[in-house]
Amino acid sequence: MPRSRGHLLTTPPSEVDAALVALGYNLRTARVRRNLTLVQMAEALGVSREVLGEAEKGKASTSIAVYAGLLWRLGMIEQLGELARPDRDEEGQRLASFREPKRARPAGGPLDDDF
Amino acid sequence: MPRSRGHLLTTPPSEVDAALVALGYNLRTARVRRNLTLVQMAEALGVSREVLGEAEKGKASTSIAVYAGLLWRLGMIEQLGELARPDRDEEGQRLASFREPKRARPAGGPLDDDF
DNA sequence: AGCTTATGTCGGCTTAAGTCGACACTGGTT
DNA sequence: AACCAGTGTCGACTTAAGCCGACATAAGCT
Repeated sequence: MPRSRGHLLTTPPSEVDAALVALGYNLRTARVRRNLTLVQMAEALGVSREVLGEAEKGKASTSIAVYAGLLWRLGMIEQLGELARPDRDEEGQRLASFREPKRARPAGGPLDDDF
Repeated sequence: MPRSRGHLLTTPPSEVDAALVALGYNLRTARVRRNLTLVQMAEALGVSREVLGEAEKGKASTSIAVYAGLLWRLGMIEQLGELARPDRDEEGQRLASFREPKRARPAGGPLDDDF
């Protein structure tokens, strides 16, 4: 992976970390409620039970496939595709009312981003 | 990573793949609307611009940190922690009305899961 | 309490994720 | 239509993600 510089993957912003921990907790809760063991999950998804345990702890460097697989087995995979939906992105819609390109514009005015 | 067996990470279920592609598209749309380039994103997050491009295409084996980082920079990180929330998990709540353990139960009746 | 099973952890191993530099392509601007 | 900048892709390299087997601990059932 990275050549050893530690940023996003090693020490994510606290908000990111918090969100991942929350997600992991939610996944674990949903799994336990359904009375599924990590081993059963691992078999169903074709991954080792260790990575599932790590995902439920919110490990940031775990591939999204693992998280998505859990959501899938739990019958919640649609929720993933709802994330960041353009039609719910108010900030984005405001900006899109001006221009809606396929790329970020090369140069131009000082109108760059939020905050 | 895996010893070469191809399941979740290499060829995820189509629903998982679809959800990831949708997510990637949403992320790209939000980024472009904000007029941010991949390079700017990469600098802000401390990752290479390649992985960001791959994430926007919905690559399953990319770490969730990358996806989460994008959400974070776009001001949508909270949405991640909302995924699979127990209080919105109707199926889970139904089951939890019977028992709410910390682990899946060892043995017991043939009552295992949904469908 | 005792038994059973789920989950945590450790170490070694293999493979691929992520980085970096360079070049090609493509879309937006003037 | 020419130019410039954003994005796609390739190849080589470094590092760690995920696997596996085994053992330790903790939680649930009787």
